Formats: sequence, C-alpha cells, structure tokens
Amino acid sequence: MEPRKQPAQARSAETVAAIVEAAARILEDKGFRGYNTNDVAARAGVSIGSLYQYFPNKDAITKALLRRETEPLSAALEQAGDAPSLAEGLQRFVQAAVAHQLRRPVLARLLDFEEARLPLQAEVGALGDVGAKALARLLARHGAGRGAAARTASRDLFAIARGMIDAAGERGETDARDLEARVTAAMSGYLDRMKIIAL
Amino acid sequence: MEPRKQPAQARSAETVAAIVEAAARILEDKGFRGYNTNDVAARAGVSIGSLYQYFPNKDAITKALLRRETEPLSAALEQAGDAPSLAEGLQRFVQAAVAHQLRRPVLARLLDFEEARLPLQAEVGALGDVGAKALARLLARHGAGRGAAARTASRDLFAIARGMIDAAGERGETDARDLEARVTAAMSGYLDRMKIIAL
Amino acid sequence: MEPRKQPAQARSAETVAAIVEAAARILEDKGFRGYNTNDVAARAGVSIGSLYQYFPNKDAITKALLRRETEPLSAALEQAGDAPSLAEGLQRFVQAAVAHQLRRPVLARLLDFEEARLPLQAEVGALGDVGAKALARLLARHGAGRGAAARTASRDLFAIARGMIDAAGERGETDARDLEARVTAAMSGYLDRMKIIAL
Amino acid sequence: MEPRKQPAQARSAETVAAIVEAAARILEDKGFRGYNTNDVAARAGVSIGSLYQYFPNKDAITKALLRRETEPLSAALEQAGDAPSLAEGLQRFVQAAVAHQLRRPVLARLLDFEEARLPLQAEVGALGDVGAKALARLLARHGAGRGAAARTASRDLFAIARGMIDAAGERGETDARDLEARVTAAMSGYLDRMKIIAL
DNA sequence: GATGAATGAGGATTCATTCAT
DNA sequence: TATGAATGAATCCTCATTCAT
Repeated sequence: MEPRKQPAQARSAETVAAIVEAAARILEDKGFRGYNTNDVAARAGVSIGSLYQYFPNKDAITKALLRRETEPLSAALEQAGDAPSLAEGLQRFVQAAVAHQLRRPVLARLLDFEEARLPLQAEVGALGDVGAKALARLLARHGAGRGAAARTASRDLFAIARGMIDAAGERGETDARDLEARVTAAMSGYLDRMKIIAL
Repeated sequence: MEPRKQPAQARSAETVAAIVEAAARILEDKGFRGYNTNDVAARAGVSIGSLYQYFPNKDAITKALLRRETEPLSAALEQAGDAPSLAEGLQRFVQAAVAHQLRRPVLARLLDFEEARLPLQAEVGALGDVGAKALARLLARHGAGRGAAARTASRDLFAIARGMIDAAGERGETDARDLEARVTAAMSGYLDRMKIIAL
Repeated sequence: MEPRKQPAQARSAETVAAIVEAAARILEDKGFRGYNTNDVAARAGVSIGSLYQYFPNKDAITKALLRRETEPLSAALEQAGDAPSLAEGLQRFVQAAVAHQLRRPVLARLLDFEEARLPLQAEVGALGDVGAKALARLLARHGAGRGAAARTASRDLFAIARGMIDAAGERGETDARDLEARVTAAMSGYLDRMKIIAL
Repeated sequence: MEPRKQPAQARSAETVAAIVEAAARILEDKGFRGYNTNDVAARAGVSIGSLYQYFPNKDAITKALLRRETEPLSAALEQAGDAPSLAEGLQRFVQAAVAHQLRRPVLARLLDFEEARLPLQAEVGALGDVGAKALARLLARHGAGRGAAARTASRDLFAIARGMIDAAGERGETDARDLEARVTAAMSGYLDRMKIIAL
C-alpha cells in the first residue's frame, strides 16, 4: 500500500504529483463511483502503466492523496497546541481547520470518510487523533485539567469543530471569518458550560 | 429509483423488509465495498430475481434503508421542535439523535455519508434540513429570533450535535446519558456565546 | 479454488462440462500461453460471467480439468493393484496408462506438468502417488517385498512407465499394443534386474 | 530470438552470464509464474534496458539458459555413445544424466518442459534427440542392431532414464550412486527383455 | 410471482518492450 | 552503452441487471 518507487528524478516526482492531483480532481468531480485508476491516469496525462510504476494499487493513491491533504493540517493543528494562550490556541486551531476545509470542501469530506477505511500505519495518525491530542495539550498547558475528562473534552471540541466546518463546507459557505467566529464560539461555549474553563 | 411496487400483500411487505434489513447488515459488516445486490438477496433469503421485483435498482434499496433509518428520527426531531420550552426541546432533540446513533452507529455513519449522493426527492428532506428546521422553529417559538441569523444558528446547532454524536458512535461510546449531557452543553453554550439566548 | 456452485440443474451441469472441455481444447491448441479465461468462455459458448459463476478463478478450471482427466486413470490404476497376479496387474496398469495418454497426449502432458503447481487437496492424491501406491500394493500382495526398497521400486516402476508413455505420446505414437509391450518389458526387466521378483 | 549481439568484450559476456543466471534463479524460486524480464534484470543487477541490449526478447533468455544447461549434458551424452563397451557406454550416459539432474533439479524440470515450446533451431537438437541418437550409435557399435527397432529401443531407453531421473529429482533424491544403479538396471533390463542384447 | 442462470461492460493490475536521456 | 521511465495491450475478475423457465 505504500508508494512503490521513490521518485528519483524530477520528472518522476512530477508524475507522482500529477497522479495524486488527478485523483483529487476526479474525486471532486465524480465521487467514489467515478474514481477509477484508468481515469486517474488519463487525467494525469500518464499511461496506466506509469501509474502502477509509482503506486502498487488504487488504495495507495488514495492514501497518498490523504496524506498530501492531511499533513499540512495536522502540522498546523499540532502547532496550535503550543500557542501561548488558550484563546489564541483555539483561534489558530479553528483558523487552520477552516482554511483547510474551505479550500477543497468536497475533497475534504470524501477523504474524511475514506480515512476510516484506510489503515494509515502509525506514521500518520488519523486526523482526529492528532487534533484531539493537540487540543488536550492546549488545555493541559493552560490549566484546564488533564485526565480522562480532559481527553473527552478535547475529543468533543474536535468533533464540534469538524461537524460545523464540514457542514459549512458542504453548504458552500465561503466566508471563513464568519465561520471561524461561530466555531470558536461553540468551542468556548462548550468549555464554559462543562466548567472546564471560562474564556 | 423508487420501490417498484407497493407491497400489496403481507408476504411482500416481509420480503421488502427482509431485503432492506439484509442491506443494513451487509453494510455494517463489510461497508460499501462488500455491499452488492447478490449478497443482499442471499442474506435476505430471497432470489436475486425477487429482489429486482421489489426494487428497480441497487440505489433504491439503499434509499429504502435510508428512509427506514431516517424517518423515525426525522419525526422525533420535528416533534422536539414543538416542545413547550427551549430547554426541553433541546433535550428531546438530543435524546432522539443520540438514541438513533447509538443504536446502529456503523450503519448510521455510512448512511449519513451516502445521503449526500442519493437525491431523495423532496418528499423526504435530508435529515440535516429536517433537523435544522425543527431547531429553527424551536428557537423562533421561544423568542430566539428568526431570519438568516437564526437559520444559521440552527444549522450550526445541528452540525454540533451531529459532529459530536457521530464521533461518539465511531468511538464506540455507549453511555447515552453522558453523551446527551455533553451535546446539550455544547448546544446551549453556543446559543449563549452567540447571544442568541441564555439558557 | 473449489467449484463455486454445485450445478443444480441439468443446464448448469452442461455449462460446467462445456467450460472444462473448452479449457482442454485451448490447452491442446495453444498451450499455457494462449490459455485465458476469456477464450475459454468464448470457446465454451458461454459468457465470461457464467464461467465465473461456476469457477472462482482460473486455477479452479484447470483443477477441474485435471480431476476430470486424472480420476478415471487413478481408479484404473488402483484396480490394477488388486489384480490376481503380478503379471496381470502390470498389464492392466500399463494398459490403463497407455490408453489414457494416447487419448489426448498433448493435454496429458500439460496437465502432468501443471499438477505440480496446483495443490490438489488431499482428496485427490497426485497421480504419481496413486500409481506408485497401487504398484506397491501389487508387489506386496505377490511376495515382492514391502518396506523402503519396495517403495522405491514401485516409484521407479511408475517413473519408467510415465517416462516411456509420455515420450511416446509426444512423438505421436498410436499403436497402443506395441507401446504396452515395451513398457511392460521395461518394468519387468527392472524387477528382474533389481532381483525383486522374476517374471 | 537469438542473442542480439555477440558479447565482444569481457564485460558484456559477464552481463550476459549474469542475466542468464538470474533467469535460472528466478525460475527455481518462483516458477514460470514469477518469471518476468523486469525481475530478471533486477536480479542480474542490470537495467531492463541493458537486458534488451543483449536479448531481443524474453524467449531468447530462456533459450540461452536452456542452451547453457543443456549443452554440457548433450556433449557428455554424445561422448557416452563412443564408449568402448556397451556397459561402459550406458554407465557414462546415466552418470552424466544423473549428475545433470541432481545439480539443479527444479531448473532441469522446468527447462525440460519449456524445451517443447521453444523451437531451438537445428543447431542445437532437442536433448531427447541427442540422447537417443547417442544411444542408437552405442547400440549399433556394439552389435545390438540398427534400423527402426533399434531407434525405438534407444528412444525408450532415453525415456526410461529421463522418467526415472526426473522423478528422483522431483522427489529430492540426492544419492547419485544409488539412482545411477537403478537407472542402469532398468535400462539393461529393458534391453534384455526386448532381446536386443544381454548384458 | 419466484427463481437463478446468464450476461457483458467495467475496472484493477501485470509485464514485455521501447526510447528519450 | 546504460538507464529506467513510460507505454498499453492483455488478462483476471466483479457485479448490476435481465430473462427464460
């Protein structure tokens, strides 16, 4: 399921990138039903044989795409966990997540679903885990508790954010600022109500 | 795409029900990858020919299943919109949603995803629309505003609930009470923060 | 690797037989290089889908053909082991083997080779084992020893017969009587020389 | 189908040899199913492009391997035909054949089978022909007849030897002396019984 | 109505071979 | 001469759907 060949030459790297992007486009245009390797290859301007030089099977392509889309967000979420204040951490967190989702909402939603089926080996944790962990760290670092309760809270916060942002993307919202404000409100409202911390 | 024939006789109704339940089981066991009409028919104890007597195509089965799972919840959500108080309305709303998701979490998640692809004609609104509308009515009836802002708020509330409940189901949570409390907290926290209404 | 569906109706049985025979013909005509499921189906006058209704994969077809060709011979060889005299046993043994090989020599050779690659589960022993065992029984029952030496001898006898008959088939010999006489001579000559028994 | 270029330089000869040996190894390890040019090239430590510089196509590699394996044996068998006595001739013949087969039994068996499919042009006769001819010469030179009967006998003798030695190789026998004795016994027993000559 | 045999388009993957660098 | 990226025909197999019985 891993990339078959490390693209050694520049040309190869381009080919790999083209395949992954083609996969993204096809998923956006036609969904999983229309997502097949022949079309991906064609859209990438590459022969089907070349596609299989770089990816051992279809899932490997999806996985590569998943990584490409997920990793920058993961990194941003992790950084948010190290913010100087809780408020700023949440803000960064939400900003990153919103920016990610509004960039390619259809794709984000499809990959989000597919993530469950594709066992990304340990190397890349599921997005949900990464996000929840970053939030847990943020809470812990700013006196909002540790332990099981804090873990549940951080998972809930992540779920709130994901649910709202996902729905907004699906609805076609484009105003990032507004969405960020609402998501942040929901998250701090939750913290408030759960008496975890008052913001 | 609609059921091909209204089951006139009791036996037919049983057959239809068996097919739909078989579809549910297969989706739960093997996901979309293993979901095919031949297996559904076999699991239902029915010939593939009979299956196609009752359903014109595969999507029609999925749709029937979607309806079967969704309609009771839709009805419950609508009722919650008519509750005597906002607090009670939210509570009923969350109770219904949590009960639904925890009953068959895997199935709920898969259908939730598939809902986007299957154009249920107007007759049955998407669950999200129904839920958001019920919440909007609830807010309106208890002095929490109307108009665009309220519509956005109700959609957000629905998204918060769906996000949290979905994640809980995926994680295998089983304590409905606890989950309900957290979801309610998140929703009222949001209303609070957004200055829509103080609960 | 086993037949997928027991042909319940007469029509099905015919289809299965047609597929197996088509496989035989294609192997004879074009060898393993030209042996592919699409051509087998076409030659059987059946759609590729039907072929896969009865056989889960290509090897299963080869296996069915192997059984069809091998089982009668196996049975005949086993019977030869129970002959009233050593001479008659050898004669029957050789007759059966020669008749088998001269019937469809090309096919016999190809399947003989393929047998090594296809692990027929215990049910059907490899032809070589069956034949050698029958010969061992024959020798034992007529005072030609048991134990390791007899086992080696029976394997050698089988190998002699197979080698000669195979080569004759490949060369296009058609005179069964003559071939039988030579093979019998070789086998009894071996027994003689090895001082196992004098015929 | 012939080697594309005569290796003029030493390095080329090494490359060719490496390719042929790689082919041998892969055939031994994975059989025909796993025998493909890309893997052969990789195993030979050569690029696929280089492989095709020396061999015009895959069959040419197999053929070169066949020659490499077959020629020394052919030569030895021919020499056996010139032995001073029939007994010594048979002995040399069997020794050479046994030594060949026990060296790389799996490879020998595979190539034996493939020989039928690859039309080695006249230059190199099929092993069977060479062996049978050597035996025919041996018989003729020692008063055991000429003509059709002797030709048949020599073919039978070769078939006996091949059959026994092949089976022994497949079974994993390693005791060359013992095997030689049994094969010689079978051959002389045959000559005896067929009244061709008494040894 | 029910059955299940049959269909065949569609899709994943392999691998011999070429050719630009 | 060597390289290895690229090619695409060939092949295995699946599955939604039809239709004769």
